[in-house]
Amino acid sequence: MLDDSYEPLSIEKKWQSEWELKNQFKPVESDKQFSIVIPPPNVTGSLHMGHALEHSIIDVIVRIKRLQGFETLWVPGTDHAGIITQLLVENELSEKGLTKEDVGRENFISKVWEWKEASGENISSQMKKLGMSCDWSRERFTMDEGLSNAVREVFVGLYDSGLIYKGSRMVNWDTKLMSAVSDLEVNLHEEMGKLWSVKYQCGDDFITIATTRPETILADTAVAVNPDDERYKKFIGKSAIIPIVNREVPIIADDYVDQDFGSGCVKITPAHDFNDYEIGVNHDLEIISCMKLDGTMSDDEFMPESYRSLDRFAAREKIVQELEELGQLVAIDEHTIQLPKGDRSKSILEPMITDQWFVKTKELADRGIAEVENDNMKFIPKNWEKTYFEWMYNIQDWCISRQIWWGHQIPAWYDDEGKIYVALTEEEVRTKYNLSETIQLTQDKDVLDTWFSSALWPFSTLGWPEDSNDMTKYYPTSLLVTGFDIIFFWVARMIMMGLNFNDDVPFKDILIHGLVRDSKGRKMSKSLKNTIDPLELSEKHGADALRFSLIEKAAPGQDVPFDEEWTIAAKKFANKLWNGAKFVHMYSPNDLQDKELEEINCPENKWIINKFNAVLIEFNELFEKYKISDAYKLIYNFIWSDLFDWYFEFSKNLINDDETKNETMFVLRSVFLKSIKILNPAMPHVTEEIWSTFDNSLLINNSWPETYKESNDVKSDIVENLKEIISQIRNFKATYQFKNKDILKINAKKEVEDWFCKQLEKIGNIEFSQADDDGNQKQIIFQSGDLEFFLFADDYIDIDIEIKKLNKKIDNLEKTLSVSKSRLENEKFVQNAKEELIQKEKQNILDVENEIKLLKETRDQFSV
RNA sequence: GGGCGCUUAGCUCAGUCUGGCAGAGCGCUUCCCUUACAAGGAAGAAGUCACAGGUUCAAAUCCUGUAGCGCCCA
Repeated sequence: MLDDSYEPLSIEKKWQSEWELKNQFKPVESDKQFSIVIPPPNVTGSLHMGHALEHSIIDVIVRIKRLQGFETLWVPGTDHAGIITQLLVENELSEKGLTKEDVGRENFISKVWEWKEASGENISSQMKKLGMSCDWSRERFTMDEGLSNAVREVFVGLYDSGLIYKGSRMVNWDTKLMSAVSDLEVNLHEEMGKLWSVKYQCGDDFITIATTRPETILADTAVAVNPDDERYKKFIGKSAIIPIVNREVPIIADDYVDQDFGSGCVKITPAHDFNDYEIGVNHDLEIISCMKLDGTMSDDEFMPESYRSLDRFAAREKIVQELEELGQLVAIDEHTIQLPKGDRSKSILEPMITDQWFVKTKELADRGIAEVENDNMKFIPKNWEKTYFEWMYNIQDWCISRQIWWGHQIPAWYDDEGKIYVALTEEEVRTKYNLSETIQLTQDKDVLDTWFSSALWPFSTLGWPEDSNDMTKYYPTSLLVTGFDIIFFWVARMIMMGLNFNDDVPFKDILIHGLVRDSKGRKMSKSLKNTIDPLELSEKHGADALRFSLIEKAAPGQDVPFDEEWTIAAKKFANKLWNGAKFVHMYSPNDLQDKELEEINCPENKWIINKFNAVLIEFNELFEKYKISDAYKLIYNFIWSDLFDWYFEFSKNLINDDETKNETMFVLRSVFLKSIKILNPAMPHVTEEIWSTFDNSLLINNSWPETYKESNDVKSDIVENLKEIISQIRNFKATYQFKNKDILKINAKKEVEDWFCKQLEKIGNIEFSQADDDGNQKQIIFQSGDLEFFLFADDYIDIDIEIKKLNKKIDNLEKTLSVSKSRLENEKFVQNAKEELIQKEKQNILDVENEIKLLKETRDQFSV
C-alpha cells in the first residue's frame, strides 16, 4: 500500500537501485532498434541545468521507445576535456609548488589518471540520481583504450587518404596554455581600446598609419594603401622606414585597405595578424615575427635589447612612449576593439605562425551537406539546418593539434631528418615504411583536439574499428539530442567523420534544444550568481518533479527560462497522483476482473474512455514530432482535470450503485493505470511506486498503452452538457454567496435520464423539485445543448445584479451572432468557404439565437 | 556587414508550417479544511496577438515594410 504522504527521495533511491539490479537499462532483443549516444559531458564537470534538461529529454524518449518495444540503447560517457583537465591537475600541482615540467610528462599523465579515477565519476553518479536510464555497463570515456584506438585509426586513415596534413600556418595561439586552439574556441570580446596614429618616414615625407597594436610595429614588413586612394597614390612603390627598428619596407597597394578607417593607410605585419598574413602571402612580403610563443618579445638580432623578452603589453607601453619621444606619435583615439580570448584560459589570444596538423574539411563537408539536403538527416526544428549549412559552406581546415600533454598523442613519428611517418604504432611505422630498427624515431609530442575524439563518439562508443555486434545493430544511431551551441563543434564534425568512416550518417534525427536561462531570461552564469544546481532542486522536490518541470517547458529549439516554481508545481502534481492512486485503491479493489469495453454502459465511463483515447492519440502524434513538452502538458491536463476533477467525482456515485459498480471500478482503475504509464517516462519513480501497489510487474518494462475500442455512443457527449450545467450552478452559487453544500431546488424543463439526475444532484449539490411553473414566477435558467433547468429566482437572488449579468452575456452573444450572420450574408463567403464550415456557421447561428432568446426571456421576466 | 530567431493575459509560453469566434500553466480576486488530496477543491477577473500596409469572404497565422529585443558568424 501507499504511504499516507508522498516522499520522493526514498522512493527514488529505491527504484534506481531496483532497476539497475534487474538490468532494466540494457537493451532487450527486438526486431526494431532505437539507439542514442549521450553528448559526452566533460569529465571534470558537474551536472548543470543544461545537462539536466538534455538528459531529461533523452531519457523520456528512451523510456517511451523502450515501452514501445524497441531494443533501446542509450550509451553514456564523458570526454577527457584536454585543456580543462590539464589545467585542473596543473593547479593541484602548483599548490605543492610544482609545475608539470617538474614531474615530467609520464608522471603528469598518471597524475591525471589518478584524478580521473578519484573524481571522474561525478557526472555519472549525478545522472543516476536523476534516474537516467543509460546502459551503464557500456559507459565510455574518450581516453579509454578502445576509443583511443579509434582515434589513431581515424587519424591514420585520414592521413593516408590525404585528408590530414601538417603545415606551417597562422593559428590562434594561447600564450598561457602555450598551445594552438581552434577557431571555434576563440571568443571575441568587445572592449574599449585605443587607435594609435604613427607616422613613418618616407623619403623626405611622412606617411601616417593607424594601429590598435603598436607593439607589432617591430615586425612590420610593409605599409599598405588602397589603390584608389588619391591621397596616397604618389607613395605606392616607394618605401617607408619602420621606426625604432629602422627597417625599410615597401609601400604597397591593396583593395583590402579601407580608405575611411583611420588615416586610410595601414601597417602590414604578416606574422601577427590574419589579414596581414594573407596580404603578406599575396604580395610576397617578408614574414618577420617579433614575439615568442609565451607572448614576450623576441630575442632576435633586430630587436632592440630593451625590448627583448618584455611582455607584449609592457612592450606596447614602452613603444608608445618611445614613439612619442621620437615625435612620431601623431594621435591617440578611443576605439572599440574585438579582443580574441581563449574559451578556456580566458587569456588574450595571439595569431602565431606555427607548425600544426590540420584536417582538410572541404570534401568531408560537401558530403555532410548533401546528407542533410536530401533529408537523410533532419534537424528539428528544421531552421537549424541553415546554421549548419552556413558553417559547412564556409568551412575552414580544422587545426587538430594541441601543444598540451593530456589527450591522444598524435600517431606520427619523425626520423633524425624530420621526415614524417604515420601509423598506429611505432612498430607499424617501421613495417609500413620499411624502416630498419637502427633508425631512431620520435613520436610527435602534440596531442589531438578533444573534439577530434568526440567526433567519433557515435561509432567509437559502439566498438569501432572492431567489427562489433553493437556497430551492426546500433549504427547509425536513431537520434541526437543536443544544444545549438555545439552544432559546429560537434554535430557537424560527427557527421563528417561518421560518413567518411562508415559510409552512413551517424544519426537520423537531430533534436536541438534551447538554453536553460534564469526566470528573468538571463543566461545562467557564476558571475551573475543565478545558477541553479539541479541536484539541489532534486533533493528539495524530487527528481521526478525536476524532470517533469523541464520536460513540460522544453519546446524544440526554444530557450527555457527556468523558475523553481515549476518544479514545485510538478511536485504538487506528483503528490496529486499519489492521492489519486489512493483514491483508486479505495474505490477499486485489487482482485478486480478485466472487462471488455462492450460491457461498458454508463455514459460517464464511456466519456472518460473516449477522452483518454483522444488524448493518447494526440500524445503519440506530438511525440512523433518530438513535441514532448506539448505531449506532457496534454496528459497533465487530462489527468488533473478530466480524470481527477470530473471523472473521479462521477465514479464515486457510480460505485455507490450496485448496478454500475463493477464496470466503473474497472474503468476507473484501467484509465488511471494507462495514464500512469504515459506519465512514467517523464516521472519514472513515482509512477513505478504507484504501479507497484497495483501490480507485481515492473512498469519500466511494461508496454506502451493502446487506445480502447472506440465508443461512438452519443450519450457520452451528454456528459459535456452535464459538466456545463454543473458549472453554471456552481457559478450561480458563487455569485450569490451560497455555500457549495447549500442545496438548491432545481426544476427540469423536460425529462432527463436517471443517471444524469443522480450526478447532477450529487455533484451540483441540488435537489430536484417538482414545483409547478405557473408562468408568473421569475426563473434562473441553466442551459446546455438542448437541456434546460431552472430555479425560481425570488427564492435566491438579487434581481438587479442578475439583469446586469444577463445583459453582458447577451451583448457578447449578439456580437458573436452578428459575426456569423455577416459571414453568411457575404456572398463570397458562401461561394468560397468549405461546405462544412458553412453548415457549422448556420448551426452556430441557431444555437446562439436560441441561447439569446432564452437569456432575453429570463431578463424580460425579471424586468417586469 | 551577413544569417537566424523573438514580440500573444501580470509572468512564462503554446497556437503561425496547413488562415475559420484568442489558449495553457503560474500568479491574482472571492468562497470552501466536502470521507483521495489544503502540496487540495470551486468560481472569477484579465489580451488593439509589437506597429504600418497588402492579399483574402475571412489574418495572431500568408506577403511587404518598420521598430524593439536576443543569438550566431565575420
